[in-house]
Amino acid sequence: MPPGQLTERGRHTRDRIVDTAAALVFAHGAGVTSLDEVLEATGTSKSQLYHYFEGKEGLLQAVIALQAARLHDLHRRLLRDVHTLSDLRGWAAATVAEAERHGLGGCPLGMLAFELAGVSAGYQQELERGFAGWQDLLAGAVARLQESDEARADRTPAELAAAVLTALEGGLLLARTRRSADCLRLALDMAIAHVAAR
Amino acid sequence: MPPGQLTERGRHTRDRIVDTAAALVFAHGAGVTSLDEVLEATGTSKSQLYHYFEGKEGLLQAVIALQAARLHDLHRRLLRDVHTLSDLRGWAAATVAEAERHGLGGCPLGMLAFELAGVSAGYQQELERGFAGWQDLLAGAVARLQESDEARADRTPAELAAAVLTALEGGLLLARTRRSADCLRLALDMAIAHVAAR
DNA sequence: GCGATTGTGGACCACTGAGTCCACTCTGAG
DNA sequence: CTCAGAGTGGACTCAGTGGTCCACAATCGC
Repeated sequence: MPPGQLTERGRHTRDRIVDTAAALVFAHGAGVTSLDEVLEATGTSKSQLYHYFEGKEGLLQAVIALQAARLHDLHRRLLRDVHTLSDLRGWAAATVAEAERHGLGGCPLGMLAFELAGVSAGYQQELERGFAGWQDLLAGAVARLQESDEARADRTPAELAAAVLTALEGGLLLARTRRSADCLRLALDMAIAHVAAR
Repeated sequence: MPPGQLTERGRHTRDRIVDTAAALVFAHGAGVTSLDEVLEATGTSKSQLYHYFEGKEGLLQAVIALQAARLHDLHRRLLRDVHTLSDLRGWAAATVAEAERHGLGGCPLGMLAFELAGVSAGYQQELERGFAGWQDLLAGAVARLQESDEARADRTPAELAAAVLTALEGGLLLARTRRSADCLRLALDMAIAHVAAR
């Protein structure tokens, strides 16, 4: 089932299924997205889905992994050159812009977490990994800020990164509910001020 | 359908249904909680459910309203006597304790928001009202802190309250995913420091 | 007491859900 | 060319879904 011994063609089909499933789940939620919907949207059949995944749970795990990987890639790129507080503000602005580009639909990983964390151990593990990887990226940037004395030194990078992550997730939730990015901006401003050296 | 022209008995039954539905939805999610589950758990029948609510959507709206009301009552009580930053820290500790008491299951309103915001206008409206009421309570406390110069004055109470709310929601999400209240504590510490006068 | 209203039980329906199964096609290594 | 295995199509099962309906029980105002 893992995409190891798959043909080029097979991998392509598998990717298409996960990709479409991710979009549908993001739009409507994991619980109410049916396999039939995914199949219709991809133009594939049941047998293919069960060929590549272990049922709906397997597919949703793959969706979690995909969204986590996407966020990881995006923020690795956005955070790579963050060395100053001003850079960090740039990251925040880019993050807000990204959220707006997605119609303030919320955090793809956060939504899955709210819905699937605690449902099964497999989900839990995949979600934890996703958030941990994201937090590590943030912690890396914070550590660089600490080196140049732009970030406070009385907290570990991990702690500061966790605080930023919570602000981001909460901001995205409120932004989604209110259909306004203001909350998100407020939250990120708070987080950055919290990271800054006093 | 609204609980106006209901008998004592009828109101009791209606309350029991909403109450149980809220618990099930909190535990498993709104999408995957079936009406039959609710009926079995309450020992009622289909006709009763459709007598008191307009289908599943009506029931879920009532669930949102109930959870919002509960949070409102709880935090009205917790915030009533908050006049100093130290009081606010007490509120934060009580909030963390409450989350732990509920097994770090996340925010009852936040989960509903992640799952239902954007699904229908009815949900959206009910959720917005819920968060707005909650934020107002926080804003009230912040305003009192501002009067005694314990909170910064360069932000409106509403803005500061929104920031606290995002930290709380984000913290609860991460706490649920990681099954640890540490993130929540970090987030609330950040939020309170953000509110504090410098 | 009595009749209208409210509350209740549960059978029933059409439909959709996840998951199974088998026959078929494609493809690539030998 | 061939044939094993990967990839595909789609019919099928059957448990559950939201929702409808109607007969019956409890209750309240008069």
